[in-house]
Amino acid sequence: MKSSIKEVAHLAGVSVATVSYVLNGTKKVRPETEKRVMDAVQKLNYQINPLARNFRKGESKLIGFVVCDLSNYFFQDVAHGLETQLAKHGYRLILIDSKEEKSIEMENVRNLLASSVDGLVIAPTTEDCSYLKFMLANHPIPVAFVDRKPIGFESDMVLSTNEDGAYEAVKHLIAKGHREIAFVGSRLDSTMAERAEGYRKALREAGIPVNANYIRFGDSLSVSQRDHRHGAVYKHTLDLLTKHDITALFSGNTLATVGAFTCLMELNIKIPQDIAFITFDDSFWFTMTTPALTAISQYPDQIGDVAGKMICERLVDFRNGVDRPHQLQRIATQMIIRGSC
Amino acid sequence: MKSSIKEVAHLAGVSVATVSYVLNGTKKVRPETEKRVMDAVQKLNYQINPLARNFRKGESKLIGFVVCDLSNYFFQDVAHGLETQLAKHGYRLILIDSKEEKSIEMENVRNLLASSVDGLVIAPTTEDCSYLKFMLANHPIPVAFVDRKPIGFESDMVLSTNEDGAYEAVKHLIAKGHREIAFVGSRLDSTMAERAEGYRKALREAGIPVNANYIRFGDSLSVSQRDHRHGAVYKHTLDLLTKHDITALFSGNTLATVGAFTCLMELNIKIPQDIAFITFDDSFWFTMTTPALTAISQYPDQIGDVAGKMICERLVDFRNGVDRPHQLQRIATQMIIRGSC
DNA sequence: ACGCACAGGATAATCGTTTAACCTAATATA
DNA sequence: TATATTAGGTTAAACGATTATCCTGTGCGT
Repeated sequence: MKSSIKEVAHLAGVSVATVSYVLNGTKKVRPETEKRVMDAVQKLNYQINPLARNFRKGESKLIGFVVCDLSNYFFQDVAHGLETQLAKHGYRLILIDSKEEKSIEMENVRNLLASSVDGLVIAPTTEDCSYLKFMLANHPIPVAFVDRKPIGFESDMVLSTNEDGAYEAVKHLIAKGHREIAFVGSRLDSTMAERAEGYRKALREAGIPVNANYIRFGDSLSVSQRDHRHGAVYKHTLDLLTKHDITALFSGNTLATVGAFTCLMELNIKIPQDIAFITFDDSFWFTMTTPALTAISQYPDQIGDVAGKMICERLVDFRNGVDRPHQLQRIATQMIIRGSC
Repeated sequence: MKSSIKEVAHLAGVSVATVSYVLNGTKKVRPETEKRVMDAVQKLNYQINPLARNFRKGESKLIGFVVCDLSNYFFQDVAHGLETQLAKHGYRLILIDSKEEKSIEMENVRNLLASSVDGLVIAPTTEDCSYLKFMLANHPIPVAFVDRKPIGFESDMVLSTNEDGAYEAVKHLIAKGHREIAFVGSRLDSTMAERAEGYRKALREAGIPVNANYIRFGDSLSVSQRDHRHGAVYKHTLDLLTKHDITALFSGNTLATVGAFTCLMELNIKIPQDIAFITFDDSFWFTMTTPALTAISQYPDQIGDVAGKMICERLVDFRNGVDRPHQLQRIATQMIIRGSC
């Protein structure tokens, strides 16, 4: 049924080495011999045993993607872009969900290493990634981080232009005449800090004083979008709307938008008449709300794509023994103006 | 650095076989010997080489998931459920996107087989899956289909209760007094046919004549949700709304809902006052539209979960040489009543 | 005629595990 | 006491490819 290289060699009347050379094009072979080999391959319907080859070559052609929260569509799109890019280089993707738990993330990395993946892409649950130093100590492989900047482990990274994107959003609000602009984010991490910085920068440039009370973050509980409707951001939004005189609201990510928008709907507040609204991170569904939401669109597909490229480049560098400094790539965001401001 | 079983054996003063037996618990070993081995493992920080093991055992512990359209959140959720289930059994998931192209799907399966996956889960682009007969001929592995029923290849399947769900939806509309109910679906395949049948059954039971002109399907072009806003379903909806006296609209899936809802919004039609609306397949974002959409919720996570279980069960059956008949499992849908009807 | 280079191919070691088969001493069975 | 069984190991043959090394014959230059 499943034939080995030996049988091909026998049928072709050559040695297994020759068959291997023909199949891999790794040594010169007389055309006639090559034909005999290929005919034998045809006749036996032979296909190489990748298990054996991987074993021999010490590689698996597998890249692991450890996702902090796979139920978040953002990361599903990153995975999509990553998969596409890796496929071009003959690698395949293994997806694992960390469910926003550091312990699961560590377990996932451990498991992936135990499956001898050739590389790792990580969307970390929290910033502290020092554990990787130990895990990768005796078997270093390329690692790329996406979306969140790690601490305690040097590596390649792919992030959105968080500060610039937020800056653009707030500048847009200011241009529309708003001065009382609040910022809500789901959790204060490096990414959200960058976006908050963009928010502040825009205000400063416009000569508007930064009101610390207008900057709110939710808790760092592990929660899915579904649970977020009446979470911490909802309460912050409620407070901002009822106890402060804000005229515009900038939401730091989709999670926060879920809470904030739910609050706006429940209070029956008119957007953009009563409150202007803009959100960081886009979703297809933002076109289906009333009004459609203006958003700073990220390009998760592209983030995955670039991360894949980085890994593949590192892989060839590893093979050639060269060592480049780590790099950080930013993927540009884009403001999509819709009805909400 | 990376030590092999041989060095462990040497350090422990036993044979490699003994080390293997200890590590796998596959033969009785004196406690004292076991301790010596485990100590050596500790000291050398030994970890088994999975490439070698897989090669030797002829398995990869990998399951491939070939997804007709990975940009569709439904399948991303299926993948999520699948990954979780497989992890419990020590298997890992390889995800590949077919981008709704049969040729890519076939290429994907071929690639996956070339990576020697131990099993396959397929969400087929089209119903004809006879190609699998040939591809799996000389190396049969378990296969499970999700969401769509294949033709030309017998295997396990996991589907939603399409007919029952649609029946429940339409019955609900009828109970609200509607009689002029239209049905739009994105494409006529086995799944959509089942939903249409549920629609007809509900009408028949209520003694309402089935108007063939009220049943519409879009084209079978490969399109993403994003492109669907002004596609065939949009046009059908426009036609139904402007040239017919329907009072309720039942959408067969999310793709159709995108087109139908876009049309309703653009015509500024009030839901549910002017038109009652209900959709098959739920999305978190349906809570964020105005009004929130009543939906027949599917449980993609659970579909993935069950598919994973099926594959794992088949896998042990394969090992034991037993052959069970193929089975079809239905995952119950649930009606979530919101504001749209 | 002699030596050399090289093309084209064969031989065999190797990767790290698993596991069937075999061995030995001790214990149980009759 | 003789024999069977068992516990606890060891040995060595696989698994299927890759690849360094070696071998042989041919063509070429001088």
